[in-house]
Amino acid sequence: MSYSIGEFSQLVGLSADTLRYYEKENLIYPNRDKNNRRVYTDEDKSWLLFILRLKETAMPIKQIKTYARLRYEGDKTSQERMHLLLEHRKFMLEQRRTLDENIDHLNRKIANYQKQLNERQGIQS
Amino acid sequence: MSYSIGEFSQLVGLSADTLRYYEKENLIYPNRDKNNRRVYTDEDKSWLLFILRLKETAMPIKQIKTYARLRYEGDKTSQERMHLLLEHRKFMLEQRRTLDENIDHLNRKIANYQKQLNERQGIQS
DNA sequence: ATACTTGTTGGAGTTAACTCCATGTCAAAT
DNA sequence: ATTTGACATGGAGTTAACTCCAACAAGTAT
Repeated sequence: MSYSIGEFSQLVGLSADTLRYYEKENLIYPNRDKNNRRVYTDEDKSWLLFILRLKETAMPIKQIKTYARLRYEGDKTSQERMHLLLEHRKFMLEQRRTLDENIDHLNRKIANYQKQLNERQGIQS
Repeated sequence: MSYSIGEFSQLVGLSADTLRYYEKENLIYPNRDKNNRRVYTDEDKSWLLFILRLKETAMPIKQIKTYARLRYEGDKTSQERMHLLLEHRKFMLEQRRTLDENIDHLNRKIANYQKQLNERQGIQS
């Protein structure tokens, strides 16, 4: 399957402008037809979805760019890419640790609020 | 204990400019001394550390501002604040779900790379 | 043939969250 | 008495990640 920028935009949930922006930033460059229009493939799709995963875990575009460059350079860079992924996994695990800690803290904070509200309730009744 | 902006800056790991910026955004307003200089207290400290937790979990300053406003309005708003915290907990749990999913996906991706590299190794030897 | 739709580019504008800077004030050190 | 140092304010500048727009191109619908 192949998609125009409009279709692709729908498919992945990004605006056409954003797609063109990503292209300018060298994250993804689709082929063009005889009319110079962008033609996205299913491969572009899975690649973009991966990019979105990276974004979802707060990887800045600059860093994604590095990965993209390696990818477009082909097979010979797979070791490097793997290294990058391992690094990113570390980062994500760290992120999860922080998140868990914050959830914990929030839970305690909420429990406190609850206690206080109950006490006040007690006084009023 | 009370701190000048410089000391406080060290204490919480934000630049003085950032602290003044947060003040402009109404996240935190310390008292002033007779000389109009900011005087931060330990209460300001724990409040700011809480702000940083919220930031760490990607709460935008605008939303933190809402919470700050309620806080500075005093006890009568604690119900509202609690509601806000509950909402934020939902958001954080959602964040964790996404993160776990992405870690999973990344693990599979890494496993794939590993397999491919092994296969190539196999061919070469 | 003309209008409409969807695309193209280059470049300007926007928002969030800082960050930097010029100019000025005051207390402390020399 | 002057220099130094930390701080004050107002406002400009920066970076990331879009978002919008004007002007043009080409295929499609009426």
